[in-house]
Amino acid sequence: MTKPSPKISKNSRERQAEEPQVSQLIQARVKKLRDLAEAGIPGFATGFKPDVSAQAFAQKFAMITESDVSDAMVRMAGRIIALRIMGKATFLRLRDASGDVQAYLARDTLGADDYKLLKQLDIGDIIGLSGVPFRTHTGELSVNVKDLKILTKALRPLPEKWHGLTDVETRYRQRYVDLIVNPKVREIVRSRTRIITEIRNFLTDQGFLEVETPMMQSIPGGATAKPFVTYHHSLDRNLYLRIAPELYLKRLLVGGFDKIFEINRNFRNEGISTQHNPEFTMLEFYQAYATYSDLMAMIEQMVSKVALEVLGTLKVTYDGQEVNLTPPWDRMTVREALLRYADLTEDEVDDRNSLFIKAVEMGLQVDKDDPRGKLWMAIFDEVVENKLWGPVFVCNYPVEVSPLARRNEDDPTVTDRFELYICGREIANAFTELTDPLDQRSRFEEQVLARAAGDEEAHFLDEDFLRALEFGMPPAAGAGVGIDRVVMLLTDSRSIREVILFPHMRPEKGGQ
RNA sequence: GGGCCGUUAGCUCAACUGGUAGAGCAACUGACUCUUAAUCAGUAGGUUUGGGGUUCGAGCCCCCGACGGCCCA
Repeated sequence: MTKPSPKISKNSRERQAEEPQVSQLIQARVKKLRDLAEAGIPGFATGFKPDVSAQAFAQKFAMITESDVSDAMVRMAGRIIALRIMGKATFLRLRDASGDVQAYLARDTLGADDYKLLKQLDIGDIIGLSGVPFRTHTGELSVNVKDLKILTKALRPLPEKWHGLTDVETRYRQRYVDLIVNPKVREIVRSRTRIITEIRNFLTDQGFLEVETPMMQSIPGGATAKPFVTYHHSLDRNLYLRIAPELYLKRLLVGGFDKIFEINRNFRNEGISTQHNPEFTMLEFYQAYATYSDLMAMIEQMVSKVALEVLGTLKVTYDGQEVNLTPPWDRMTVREALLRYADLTEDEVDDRNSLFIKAVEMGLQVDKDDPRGKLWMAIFDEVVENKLWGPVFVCNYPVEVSPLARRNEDDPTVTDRFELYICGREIANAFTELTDPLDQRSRFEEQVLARAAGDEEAHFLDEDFLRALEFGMPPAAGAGVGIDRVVMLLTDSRSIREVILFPHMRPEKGGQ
């Protein structure tokens, strides 16, 4: 590959000229790189194999005392995050993927030549070292370094050691720096992965098969949302990034799979906020011969099990308030929730005109032709949602806002659908699936009318999906669980951007 | 989409009523063989987010834009 040349290319020199303040700090490090090269030492090495992590080192040698002289050689590698040079002795703090370790370098142990190398070291460099464990006078387990190798010279300085990097904009834009200096961020990443792994295990253990369905779709469906449009050149047609996998997963039910799930990204062309990223991760699972009641029990089990596995407790603190995830969770209908939280009487909640007047009084954007179900949900979103702190399944959503859900057998104006709310946020959405292709067609047609009337979020009519239903889909229930929301809940994160490694940002100035 | 707030050295922050832009850390030079925000002495580092305006004079006041945060829809 490229030889370890200390020379900066013309381009980088020009670029640095545009950033004079950076260049001064960078150039000091480039000079060290050049000095190293002149001494025959590459600034970007390869081939060093550590044999113990910082965490394993701490466990393995926990019993070492100050008077012990160990001859157990260890090889460790990591990034220098603190450097204290005191003449002929030096302490540095090394950070690897597992944690931190302190290293001690004495001229007499390391040799005068190697000790001189220290002059060329900076905070941020990645080094490899070999040495023996010992305990310092102040009691800290450390490595007494016998041999030192620079693995990667860092050309940019890390943020200040005391306050670190706190500017949220820089943290998200330069997540790599955030990850280096803010251990909490790494923890959230690990928690996220564990949560997803636990969910996957839970479903797999119950006989669910993980599948992948198209993320680029000709007809976006399965949710009420505005899609992103992209373009396929050789097909000369628009494609949409999926807003949900639902219609494809149901095709698989038609095809004969009876327990399936998918964990993957959905894309919705909506505003960006602390609660919304344009791409977000969703679990959807479908089970034949199940009803939405079965899924309530299942989600209750799944989320509480994941919380227990990842946090070790079912009492979660979110935003300073406790929420207890111990099953069983509350269940109430949308109508009951409105009566309880929205200051409506029984007569008002059942009367479209009263609801409309209420909604207008609240300053909600409602249309005078909106059906009762739409008004219900407008009021629900406004005043009920954020009051639902404890885990609660809100059931029986109006048919007008549930074009893919099966009608309730006792009350055909609502569907066998629920949403799960925890800490005032929607976590999951599930329903007994509509299997009747004729009913499904008429629901789609209503959506097409809404779209023609200007509703950009209304569903498209998917003729192939209807054809699939006409072949017969087994009775089934399906659920969508917002993975980012679950991770936020279990990591006490108030912004979705904290749980997404690279959240969407507008281009920074001077960016492409 | 609307309102409010913010953007000053690589990082974290100061700068009174409009009057020469500062500090700590990081960097550089030197001292120092058990430090842990190491210490001590010295040096250097700025298009104050961009553009325009008012003014003898603008980091500060006014206008427009960029990006971010919070709240609202």
